[in-house]
Amino acid sequence: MVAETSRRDRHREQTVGEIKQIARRQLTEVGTGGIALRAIAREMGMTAPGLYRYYASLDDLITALILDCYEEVVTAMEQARDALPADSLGARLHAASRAFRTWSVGHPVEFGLIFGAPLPGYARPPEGALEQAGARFAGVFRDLFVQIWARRPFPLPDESSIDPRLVEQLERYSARTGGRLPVTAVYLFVACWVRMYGAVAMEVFGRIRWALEEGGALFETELRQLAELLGITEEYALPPAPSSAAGGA
Amino acid sequence: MVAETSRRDRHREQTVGEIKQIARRQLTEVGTGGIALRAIAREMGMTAPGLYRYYASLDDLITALILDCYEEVVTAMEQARDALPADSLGARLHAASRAFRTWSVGHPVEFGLIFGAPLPGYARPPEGALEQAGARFAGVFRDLFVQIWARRPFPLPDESSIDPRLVEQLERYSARTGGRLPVTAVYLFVACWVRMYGAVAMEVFGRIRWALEEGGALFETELRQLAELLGITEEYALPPAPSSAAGGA
DNA sequence: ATGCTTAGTTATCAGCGTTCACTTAGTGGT
DNA sequence: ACCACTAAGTGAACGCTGATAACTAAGCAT
Repeated sequence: MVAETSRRDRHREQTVGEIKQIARRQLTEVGTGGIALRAIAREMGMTAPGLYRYYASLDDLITALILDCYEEVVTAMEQARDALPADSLGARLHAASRAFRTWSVGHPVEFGLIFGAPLPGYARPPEGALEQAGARFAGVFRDLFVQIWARRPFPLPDESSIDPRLVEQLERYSARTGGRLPVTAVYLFVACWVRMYGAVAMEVFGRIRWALEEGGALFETELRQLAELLGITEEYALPPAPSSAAGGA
Repeated sequence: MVAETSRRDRHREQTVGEIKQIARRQLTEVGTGGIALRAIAREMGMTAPGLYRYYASLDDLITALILDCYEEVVTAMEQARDALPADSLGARLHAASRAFRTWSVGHPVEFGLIFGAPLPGYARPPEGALEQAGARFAGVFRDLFVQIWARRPFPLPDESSIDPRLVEQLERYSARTGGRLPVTAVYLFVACWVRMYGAVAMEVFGRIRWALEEGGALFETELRQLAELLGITEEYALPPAPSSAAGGA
């Protein structure tokens, strides 16, 4: 066993990459329903049953694509975060948030895959791989949130203003994830995420066009409000480049 | 021309109703991708091409379903609103909001149809019928918002806290719809809707389950916060029935 | 060189939206 | 009452989809 990767293994990895690459391209071109085994195989110069050597079913391939998308958006957020000094926590949170929106707007179909309505015939795998990827995504925001709180606690809402049932659920969630924050801070975290999700999802799904031509300005305004809640407005600054010029491959 | 509806016309209307009814049932059972002309025809004891006498294409039928869903949710909201005294504006807004969430949670697939990611192969009709239905939906919230403002103006955010580009867009939107509110109030309206949309969409799409078991308590807490913004907290009251027992056919 | 594993093929099945040619049933005019 | 017209519905066909079974060819280790 000199090399773990034989000639055949390397060829296999390359084929898997080609499948996912073509699948991603067709996904963005045709939309969520455009992931078709036969179309992928055709473009690869293969026949459809051959793909079953690499994925047990279409759902398995979709799961792989979703995991890749998680990886992409998380990487984009982490890179944006790490491009700033480690002690500029507020700026880091802003950068990660903007990276989240930029990726989402640039990849609307993939965003729907991760954060939208469940796919028509798709059945989530029971292994928990998707949950793990989701937790990693949430972790980027949560870690920054916790660090900002640890550095300089911000004012928290009164617990009496939170529905008692929600307090219970939040306490369970908090206990599940280590629980170093007061429950009202956990509430604030969830509430902030809901607001950011709402702004981005509405824009990406095109559900805000009845009022606005574009979503970037709304997002920035929302981000500024969230910054106020967390006491990091002094680290708020307009994004380095106009939102439409960002993004990439 | 004694009767506008001949025997054949009545039969046709009945058939259209049966088509939509079966389509709705299959939609809720199988999901968004479950709208299949052949399956509908089979259940009706017909063949698929026969359905083309009633809808020019599958997309046309989907459009009809979406319009029906708009009608349903708007009716639910209006009924909840009108069940309360006309001068209890805050209570009316709360009732309409809760009706919106109740319908959405009870009809997750239909919610995705209206407010989620665009359907895979579906092409929106260019006539503007969907836009009109959407405008009617937004009108329920907007009218209540305007009335509440007219009765007792609530504190508005400073215009300097809003992105100038957003102010421009909001002013255009405001002018388009009559424009009797200051632009900062229009912003508040949009921001409130984004927050409510976020909370409901996350719950309906199951994207909050990593933290919470259920979404009703979060929604109530969010609703209470929005009530504070609009100065109608004294009209806030817990919903008449537990949120899980509501809903219906 | 032999034997096992993997990659990929063809053939086939059931289901999908859509079109075309055709039959049947209902409607209005004379 | 009859005739012409229209709408409703059928059956066959085309090309697309995911999936399975049986089979061939290539890679690899012993």
